[in-house]
Amino acid sequence: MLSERRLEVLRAIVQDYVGTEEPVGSKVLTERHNLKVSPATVRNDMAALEEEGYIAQPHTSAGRIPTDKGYRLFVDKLAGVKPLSSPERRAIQNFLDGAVDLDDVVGRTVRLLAQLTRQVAVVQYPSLTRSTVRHVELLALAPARLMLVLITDTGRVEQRMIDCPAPIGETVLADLRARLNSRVVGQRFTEVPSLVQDLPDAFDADDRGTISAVLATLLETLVEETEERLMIGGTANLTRFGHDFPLTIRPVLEALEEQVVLLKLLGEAKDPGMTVRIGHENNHEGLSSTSVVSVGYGSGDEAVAKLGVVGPTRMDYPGTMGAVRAVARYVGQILAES
Amino acid sequence: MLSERRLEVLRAIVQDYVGTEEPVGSKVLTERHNLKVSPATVRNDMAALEEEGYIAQPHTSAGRIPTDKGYRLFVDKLAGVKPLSSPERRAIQNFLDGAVDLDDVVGRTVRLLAQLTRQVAVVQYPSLTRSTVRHVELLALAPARLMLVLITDTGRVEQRMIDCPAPIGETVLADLRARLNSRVVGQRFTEVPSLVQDLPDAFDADDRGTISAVLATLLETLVEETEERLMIGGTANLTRFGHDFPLTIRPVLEALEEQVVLLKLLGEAKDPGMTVRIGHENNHEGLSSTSVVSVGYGSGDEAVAKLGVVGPTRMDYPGTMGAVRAVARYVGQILAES
DNA sequence: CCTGGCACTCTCGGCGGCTGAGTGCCAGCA
DNA sequence: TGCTGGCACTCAGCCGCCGAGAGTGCCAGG
Repeated sequence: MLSERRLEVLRAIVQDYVGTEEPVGSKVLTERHNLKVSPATVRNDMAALEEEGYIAQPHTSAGRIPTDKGYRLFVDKLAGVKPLSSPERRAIQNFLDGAVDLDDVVGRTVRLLAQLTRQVAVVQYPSLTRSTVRHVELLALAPARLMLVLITDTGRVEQRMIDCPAPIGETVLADLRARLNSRVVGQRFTEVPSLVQDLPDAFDADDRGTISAVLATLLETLVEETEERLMIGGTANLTRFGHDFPLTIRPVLEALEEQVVLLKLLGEAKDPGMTVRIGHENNHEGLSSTSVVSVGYGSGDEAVAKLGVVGPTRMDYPGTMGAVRAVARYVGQILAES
Repeated sequence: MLSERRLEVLRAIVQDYVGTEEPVGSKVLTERHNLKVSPATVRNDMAALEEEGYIAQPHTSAGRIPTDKGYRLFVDKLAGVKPLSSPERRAIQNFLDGAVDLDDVVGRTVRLLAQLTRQVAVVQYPSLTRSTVRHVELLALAPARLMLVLITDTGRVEQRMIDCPAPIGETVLADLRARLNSRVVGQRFTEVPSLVQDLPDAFDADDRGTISAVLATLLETLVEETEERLMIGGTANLTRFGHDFPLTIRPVLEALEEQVVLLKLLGEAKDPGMTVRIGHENNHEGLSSTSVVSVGYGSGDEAVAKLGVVGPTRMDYPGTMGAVRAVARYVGQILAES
């Protein structure tokens, strides 16, 4: 177990390094953080911290920088979540108000988060998995061609073309539309399959092929489109990443373009509250020098999706966590209102 | 007017520089491009080209690199469009087939283009301005709450909530839906306002408030959502940009995040065919060291949107132009089919 | 257990010299 | 008139060297 003072030294190192981006030595440490002990003492503590793997030296004659493990300890034990200032809060609200549709909400959120944290922002679209059906619409575009429109309670709209095996009459279509809606509206996606299973039975044999096609498309949409989408912004902030550029930034940009990677990343953060994954904890080559701060957000009590920030492991954790949490709350409110 | 050989020298310089990324001198030029003259002669030609502003030297004792003006001449007079190989064509087709909806088409196109050109790809969503209405749907979500769904012939779907001043009956709604569709389906967006203007007159005074609200929302959607959206991909390719990193890449990333800038860029390319804007021709600070190759694409004979590539001025123009053109064609086909 | 002192290490920046690529110019030749 | 070979010149990049400074580890003393 580390003594109180050693933890204090670690905190000082993290804070200093995050601020200056330079390895921090024992002397400046005592000066800048008015520790009540001498540099020599701090050196001993640093040696101990290095022994335990919390900090490391880039070269023999340089100061120390925190390791992933050091940041971990810092985040878990030493750092709080820094609340935003009230001007910042107002700015958030102003910025998010006035969004016209879901795309707009997500778009604004991404820009906002990127600007607040000066890092890369990632916002997942509200997930369909936990959503309920608000409405299903069937439109006849041609005698044997339908369009299925699915509207969710989160305001998302999905549409699909359906080529029918046989033409379908207007009245039959109206009937189908009515029956379909009476069964699935307000239901969760996961419930839908069992609810519509026996629908074809109520129709003439002639139309059953078409009905089945419609149902198949509906179910497919529910399943397929449950695969999440997300929006990314603030990649220009990567340029403030560090010194040895191409090597640092490249894999990160590549990872960011692989939505699968990001979704996995967000998905793995099981904690519905805030999750911080530091460096190698991301289990991804390209993201081994980045940290991801993410949190669930939702319109009600339940989280429907995640949002977060990707930045260098050397980031201002308290500030970033504060911004992420605040934005998630406001977005939740906006979604609840609409 | 430049002599034939001098143009040939310029072409050789451009090709070499694009390949090697290094200033090219007279000696290697004669060797690699088996010009039938001596280095000394080439030196004279180079001096002339520099005099005219087509090439420049980074330092006194270095080779020459093309200027924006040099690239311009190269693109206009010296370079053709390099057609893709047939494996590449097949790859395009395979990659684009199987897209399920518009988002998917655009997403695949962006990835494809980025991969093909190894540069940043930009794809504009099919514009609504030239589109026609395929269907308008009105859904009663609550007694005094409607959802308007607009479906375009390009497969795009827009939805809007409408809060009604007064509840509206089911039959009135059906009537409105029918009248609305009979008037606007198949019409261009620009025609719609005049076509629906007198619609409220056909209804009871009680319902006119609601009807007006619906129409207002419809027109608003047509206008507002005419503002274009676009998708970007392949930003990781920026890391192969050049040497002096942060300064080069940063403004480009920033410009790419400003959709307004990009839309303006694509919009300014009036030529429905291929447009190449080189360096400062972009009239944008951050993009002064990039070139933009763009082309319109569309489902029929008419271009409904643009797509293109953003890369360093030092890019393989013939190859890039070939890829951009080919992708645009295939996307057009895909859109026409759906 | 803390502290001051001391010797040691290693990075970084500046300086000088060398090398090589590339140039411009000139005189000669077709 | 236009091409060519020759030649002197320039300058960026590289290497090696050195000194300064920052930071460390260790030790002996309070």
